[in-house]
Amino acid sequence: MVEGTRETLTRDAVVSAARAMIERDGLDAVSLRRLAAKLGVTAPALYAYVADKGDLLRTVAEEAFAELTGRFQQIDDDDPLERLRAYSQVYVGFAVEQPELFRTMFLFPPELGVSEPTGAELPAATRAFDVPLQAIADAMAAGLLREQDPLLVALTLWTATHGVADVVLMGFGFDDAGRDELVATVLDTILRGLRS
Amino acid sequence: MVEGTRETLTRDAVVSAARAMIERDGLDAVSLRRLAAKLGVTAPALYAYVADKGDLLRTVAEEAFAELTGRFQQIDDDDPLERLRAYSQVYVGFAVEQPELFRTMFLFPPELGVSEPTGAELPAATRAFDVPLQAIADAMAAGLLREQDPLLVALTLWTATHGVADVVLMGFGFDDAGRDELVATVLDTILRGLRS
DNA sequence: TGGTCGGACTGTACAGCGTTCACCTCGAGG
DNA sequence: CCTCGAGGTGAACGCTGTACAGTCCGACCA
Repeated sequence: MVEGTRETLTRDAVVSAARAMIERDGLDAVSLRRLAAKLGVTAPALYAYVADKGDLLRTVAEEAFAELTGRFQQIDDDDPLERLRAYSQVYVGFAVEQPELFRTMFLFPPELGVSEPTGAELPAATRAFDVPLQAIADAMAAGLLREQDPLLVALTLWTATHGVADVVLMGFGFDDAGRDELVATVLDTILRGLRS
Repeated sequence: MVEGTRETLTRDAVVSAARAMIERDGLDAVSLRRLAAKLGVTAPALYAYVADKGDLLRTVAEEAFAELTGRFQQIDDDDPLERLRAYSQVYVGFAVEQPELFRTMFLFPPELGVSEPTGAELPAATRAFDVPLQAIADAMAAGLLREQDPLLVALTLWTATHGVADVVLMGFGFDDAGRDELVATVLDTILRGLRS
């Protein structure tokens, strides 16, 4: 069990090497051959740990969603509206910090089921989505937001925020200040529209 | 000059064959070999009309932007707010009708310069962006919208609408009614937030 | 009419891709 | 000691974008 110069290969090792390569060299630069080479192995060897390339990227995406959820959970402002604002800032910030990882997250449509508390394991994207949903419910309970279907409100906030992230990643002009201003404006506008 | 069974090849013919193939078979199914074959020619022949595949797809994207602009220009509601709403509906409608073409439009970041009326030819995406900008100026002049930097307002509306289109194309659930409801809610919310 | 020039196209090739499959090697268990 | 199986290899298939040399044909000119 003492490893030699090469670690014993595991699915986790493959996935995290893929993630590192995505972050460093970009999603388009990731090929199974290059990945295998970096792991000291040939490409077909990866198929012992991964069904195919899509499976690999999907797994990286799930990890990234989990990480995003983690960042969401660290936010604990008392004001639910400020919490919502923070979620969006974190979302766009994540996209800007890790653009290639962010692209990977939406390379395949993430599963986004309505999270009914069956005991079943929920997809990572759904769990990320649930966090703001709670803040929306809180805000409505506190009378801060107009009463509406919370799911629809969450979708509204998410689609708008996602659009900002997507557009910002398209990369024209936008320095940091311009980006922050855009995020702030979109959020202000929407929250203003949602307030009671 | 009498054509035989095969039309004389032109750049336009190549571009519109590419567009047709994108719409029919999806963006990922488009390869220069397949495209050439459909044109009765071999792949390297295309390089006489197109610098590379990126050039080809960019050209298709520009055409699509021009078409979107055309749809925008057909909208002539007197109420500038209703006009803004219609733009967003058209935008999302375009994405839903032609998902693969829509993907192509943003495959490479479209050039989006601030349109200063130099005599220079503006990129198609910029011209599409200019149409709603005018409606925003009109709405502000009419006192319907709070006074703000119109460019920032246009960006706000665009990013949000684009986000809806992007999310809708991810394809979970969303029947036509659900999609229309989401578009309407996002638009209502934002316009409510922008009103004076 | 004969000849030449040039544009359009072909065939071939290279490097790389995801993926499959037959084979081999090596360490562990009986 | 021998066998078995997991894990890895090498070669291969069919595809991709792209480069390059050669070829064919129609137009123009002497």
